[in-house]
Amino acid sequence: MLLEEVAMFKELDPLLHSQLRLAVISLLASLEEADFVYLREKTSSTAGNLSVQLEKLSEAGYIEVEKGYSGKRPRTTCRITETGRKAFEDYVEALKSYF
Amino acid sequence: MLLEEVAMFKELDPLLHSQLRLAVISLLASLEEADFVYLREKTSSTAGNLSVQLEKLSEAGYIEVEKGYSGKRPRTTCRITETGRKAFEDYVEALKSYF
DNA sequence: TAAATAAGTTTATAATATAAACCAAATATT
DNA sequence: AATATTTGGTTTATATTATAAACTTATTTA
Repeated sequence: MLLEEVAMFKELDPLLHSQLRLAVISLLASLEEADFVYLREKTSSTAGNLSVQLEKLSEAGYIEVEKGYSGKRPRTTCRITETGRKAFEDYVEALKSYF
Repeated sequence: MLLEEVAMFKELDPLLHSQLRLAVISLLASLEEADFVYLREKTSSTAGNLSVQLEKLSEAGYIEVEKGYSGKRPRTTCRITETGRKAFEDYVEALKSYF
């Protein structure tokens, strides 16, 4: 029984290996809560793109999305979950194997 | 004339924001020279995928690819260019804006 | 009341990543 | 010697992604 070589580079979670999703998670990791408009502004993304990516993060259980109102206007609020936080930490750790 | 807000997150060079291409550049950044088979093994990639990604890095001028022989067998040798090294450094720097 | 704005969602498209299939030459097997 | 296998790749096909354009619905503003 030989020693298998340990993989040199760690897998990069494809859900986080996306510029916009990574930016979103990065923001939520330090803010704990942010709404759609704030995220759109800080990430300089289009609403369409952001909407799609939030949906993916939400499906993966990395964030929670709450659709409510601020006065009469719709307001979508996002929070990172523990799963999401862990995934973010793992992603950062995995990246280190590339440097 | 107002102060424009500085973009919070830096752009991630799409050429390097790819697991396999990043692994290749990472290897070449520290090795200065590596052949196809070595890269395939260290990155645990398929030959087809590697071939495509080497071609992209080469087209971008990030690496130089030399096709020769080792005895009678084909041997493809790769080296990082200064452009490639700079791009890698910039990529790492840009990533920091996400952490 | 019409036009513009806000806050998103849905849909279309182009680019990507990836593996499967293929190829030519060298080596090993019978 | 003929055939099969391995080596070192390339080309092609496919499924997934990332992204913006187009659309929707409600709310202000003129």
